[in-house]
Amino acid sequence: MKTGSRALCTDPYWVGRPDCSHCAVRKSMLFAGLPEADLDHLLRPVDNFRYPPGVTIVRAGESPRAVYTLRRGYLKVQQLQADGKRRLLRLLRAGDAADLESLVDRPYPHDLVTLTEADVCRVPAQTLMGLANKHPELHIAMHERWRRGLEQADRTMLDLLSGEAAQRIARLLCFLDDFAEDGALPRLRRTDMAGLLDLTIETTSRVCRRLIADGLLTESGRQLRIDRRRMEALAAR
Amino acid sequence: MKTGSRALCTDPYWVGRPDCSHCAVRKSMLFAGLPEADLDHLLRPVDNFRYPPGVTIVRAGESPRAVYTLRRGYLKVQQLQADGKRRLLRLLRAGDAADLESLVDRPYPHDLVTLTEADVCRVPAQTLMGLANKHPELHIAMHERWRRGLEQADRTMLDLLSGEAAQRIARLLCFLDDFAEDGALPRLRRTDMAGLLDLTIETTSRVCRRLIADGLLTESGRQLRIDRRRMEALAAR
DNA sequence: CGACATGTTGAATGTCCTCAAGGTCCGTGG
DNA sequence: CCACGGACCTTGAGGACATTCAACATGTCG
Repeated sequence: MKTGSRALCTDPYWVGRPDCSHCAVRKSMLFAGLPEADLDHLLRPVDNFRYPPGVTIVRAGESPRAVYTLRRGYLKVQQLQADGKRRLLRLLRAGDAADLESLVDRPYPHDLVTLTEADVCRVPAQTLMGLANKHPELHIAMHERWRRGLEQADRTMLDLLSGEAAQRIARLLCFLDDFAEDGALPRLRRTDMAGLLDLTIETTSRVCRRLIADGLLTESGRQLRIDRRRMEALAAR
Repeated sequence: MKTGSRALCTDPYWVGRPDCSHCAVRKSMLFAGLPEADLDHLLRPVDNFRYPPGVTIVRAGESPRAVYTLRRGYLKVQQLQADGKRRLLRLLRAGDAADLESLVDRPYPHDLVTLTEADVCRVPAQTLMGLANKHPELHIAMHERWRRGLEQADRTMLDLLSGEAAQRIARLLCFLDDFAEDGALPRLRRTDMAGLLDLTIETTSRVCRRLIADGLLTESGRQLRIDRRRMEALAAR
């Protein structure tokens, strides 16, 4: 095993060097479309980690000089506000990338925290840029990741940060329902809902309780279920 | 003069093909750092426009398949909400780029409207990508434009869309003060302030009036001036 | 000067926040 | 097995704040 970029192998979450050419979700990942021949050799500096829920992967201000891509699970992108409140800026799911700021030599501006168990690959920015200059389609893939981030930021501003509390929560629940293509929508805590919607925990709790009472929402164990039709009607108002 | 991409020359705002190698603000533009030899030949399909305030350059959903770069003035990125309200997502200033979505073949998701008089270049996505594949530094420049957009979206969520009305307005005014490096900070209308901060026009008016009464803000003609120190103190709370 | 967009002001209403007190769930250790 | 602690959630009462609706003022441009 190499040292250098492998210094992290004391990291308890470190899994090893991923086998990118057999990655189960490669089609949705950054390296989709690249010829396999290049992958094995050039992606040697890539590391793979598996984290339990609630682990901070990167802290705001750190410069890991690497892009993280998410193979499985959900991540929270969060930041402390000046007044000390923890705000959630967006959620990442399988196929998304984080810390694209490394590509332009900027420290990561947010905290990156696992929401569920998560399987993450760490690609040094230098590796990525080197590979991209040989394979321009990789640049396109990176532009697409930027676009997704911005799209979600814009949707958050328009849908989740305006309107009344009940509407915001309804929109968030519909969003989570879409967001989890495979049906396993992440069960957010009240704190995280509140942090994403800029509401207090108390208001969030009150509204959720009312949704449950009215049969729009079911919380069983760590599963969420919604009455999609009625929830959308509430979200739309 | 060519036809094809020059079909727009009936556009009253069309100025002509820009002379990129002598662009006064080239250092801050996308093509900073490219060898001049390439520019003249390859940037032939680029068009230059000059718009008065209040002109819609691109409508949400259109696919101009081009990236717009702003040489002078300010642009509003706005969108109609489901409830019919006009919301402002961000402001662009000289050096920024819009419609980067064209790079990944997506229609532009927002309206793009001039706030002040503006000088805009229109670069077909194909031209840009072709050039970028020869000159990887151009990809970096595009990554940087994406980053700026996302950074501003994040700051908007944290600073402009939370807290009390007076704080939001104070933060916006400080932001505008930074934003306009050359001192010519764009004089937003009440409607635009309200649309950016998700407040009503009435609330915005009331708060601004109070700021003026307290001497934190001066509105003279189309100039704004703020008492930076006291405004920051208000913004921080 | 007149017309129309933009900005201002007031009073009443509703929503969300604050503060405070309890409740539930779950893992740990006696 | 049960008691305990801690994290998370729930509920209530009171008050602060932005919104709504309506009327009026100001400014700007022909």
